[in-house]
Parts: sequence; C-alpha cells; structure tokens
Amino acid sequence: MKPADSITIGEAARATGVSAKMIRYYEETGLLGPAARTASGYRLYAPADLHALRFVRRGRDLGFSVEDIKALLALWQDRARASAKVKALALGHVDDLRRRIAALEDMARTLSDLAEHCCGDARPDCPILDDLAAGATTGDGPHHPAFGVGRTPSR
Amino acid sequence: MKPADSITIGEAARATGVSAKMIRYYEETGLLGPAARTASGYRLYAPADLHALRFVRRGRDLGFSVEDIKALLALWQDRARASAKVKALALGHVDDLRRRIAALEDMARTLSDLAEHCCGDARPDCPILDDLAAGATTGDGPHHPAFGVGRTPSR
DNA sequence: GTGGGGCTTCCCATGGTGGGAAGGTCAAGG
DNA sequence: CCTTGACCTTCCCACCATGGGAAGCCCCAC
Repeated sequence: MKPADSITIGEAARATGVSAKMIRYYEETGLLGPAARTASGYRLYAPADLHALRFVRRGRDLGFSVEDIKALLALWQDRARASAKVKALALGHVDDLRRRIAALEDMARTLSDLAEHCCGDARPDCPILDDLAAGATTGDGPHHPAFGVGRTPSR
Repeated sequence: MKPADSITIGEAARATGVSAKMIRYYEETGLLGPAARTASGYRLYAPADLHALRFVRRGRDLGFSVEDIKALLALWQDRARASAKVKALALGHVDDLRRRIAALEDMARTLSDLAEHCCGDARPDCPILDDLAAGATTGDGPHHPAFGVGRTPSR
C-alpha cells in the first residue's frame, strides 16, 4: 500500500516543521498540489514533497505571504526562470518589511519617550495618558493622513 | 430628538478618524459603552464620546491592541490610578514592538543579503531560491522559533 | 479483537478591518 | 404630499494564517 519512501502527514509535519493543519491548508488553497493518497484516503508525502514543504516553511520564516511563496515555488520549479523576477519579488518584500519596521520604530520611539517622562509611581499623573488624551483633543491635527503612525507627541 | 451637541455616527467618524464600522465594532466588543440613541435608533455621540474615540484612535496609532486600550481607557477614566500601571503597560508594549522589529529586521537583512548576490537578469541562477531550497534541505536545523513573525497589521 | 494513536473532514475562533445587502429615517425640493 | 438621495440600522461574508476540537475511520501491536 504505502510506498516505501512516502510518509504520512504527521510524519511530514515533524520532518518539516509545518503543522499537519497547515499542510492541509496549503493543499486546500492551491499552494501545494493535491497529495497522493493511500487506498483508505491517508495523504502520502514523498521526499520531493518534503522538499517543497521545507521551501514553504523557509519562505514563511522570511515573512513572505503565502501568495508570494506560490510565485516563488513556481519560479523555483521553472528551470527557465529569470532570476530578475525572483529578485524583484524579494526586494519588494524587503521594502514592505522596511516600511513595517519604520512604522513600528515610530511607535516604539514615541512610547518609550513618553514612558521615560512618566514617573511610574502611585500618583495618577501620567504623560502617556496625557498624550493619548491629547491625540484625543488635537484629533487629526497638522500631520494627519500619512497612515497615522508617525505622529509626534505634541508636547 | 437629537440634542444640540450630539452627532450621528458618520459625523463622529469624520470628526475622529475612526470609521463608523469600527465605532460599532468597539461598542459591540465592549471597548466603548453603548451609545445613546435617538427615538428611531440612530446612535448619538456627545463631545465626551468623541474624546474617547480619539483616545482609542491614538492608542491604535501607537500599536496598542484593543484589549490594551480597554485597560488604558479604564486607567484614563480612573482619577485615582497609579501611573505605574500605565507605564508598565506601555513598556510591555514597547518590548513587544522591539521583538517584532527585531524579527522583521532579521528577515530584511537576510533577504537583502541574498538579493545582493542575485544578479537579477535573465539567467535562472538565484541565491534567493537556493536559500529557500537549502532551508528546504537543512530543514530542522537551527529552527529558530520566530514566534508570531507573520504579517502584522500595518494599518 | 481491542485499545490507542493517527488520519479524515467539518466547523469555529482569532484580530481588526472592509464590503455589501436589505430595510428604516430624515431632510430638502418638487 | 411625495420623491429622492444621503444617511442610518442590523446581519452576514471575507480577509490571512493559524490553532482547537468533534465525529468518525484506519492501522498496528498486543
């Protein structure tokens, strides 16, 4: 029944670090082709499938969306691919990462500045709450749209 | 009918930068108390409500979860609060932000290193795909957890 | 032949956000 | 007075990637 080099989904999960749940999900959404099955319906994974699963896992670890990974997988399996396409995808993703990093850094900077000025004792006075409430009264002040994130504390 | 200083949800949305959808959601999930209503069921917002909405908005801009904002709102409205609690919340959030930043930076660094060595022309050779495929063969190597490093709401 | 662990499918939840349908309300203008 | 159009209401659906769990087979070892 079960070919010698094929393993079940649980074993594949352990071997690749991708949960069985996610393996099924990737199949369902078309990231991976339908798995081979035993007569009784169990999914079977051959070494090449594990290879693809680890590829996907690595892509996720690098923060690629499943959609991007679908494209990368296709390029990987296309022996006539142009590396330019891969590079463009990767650099686009790096841009995305950098934008998200900048947004998070803005938040972290603003917040730790505020926290630095908060004595953090039993008294109620708190520049952090003051800032939140000030955002509350200044509303969408001078630096409004710019996807919100970079507002400087107004005082 | 409609008190002079109260406005409808759409006006409140425009005034605070929080969409009507989200205002309803915040009410539904208990972040905000139930809004006043006209006889015909329209929600009404008084200036104090707008104040709270802007507070929430500013908190979201700073990357706080709705749950955290619920706590911050309660502290804001508690005149006997200890600023230590606010500070602890804020610093905890800063830690979280820094962890996410570090994870994203790892990804960005790795990827741009790889991209730098990819000539990006019509040839198929590509160190980026090689790395993905190598993560594919090394598989369960270092296996850094990289917990929630997926996409964060860029908002 | 029985017990336990693995597999299957199916549904549900998360967190914030948007989209949209179906229907009620309100104000302005004919 | 009636229409029109902008607004409001509730309700359901979708996203993205992931986990949880139930009900029901399957397979192997004892």
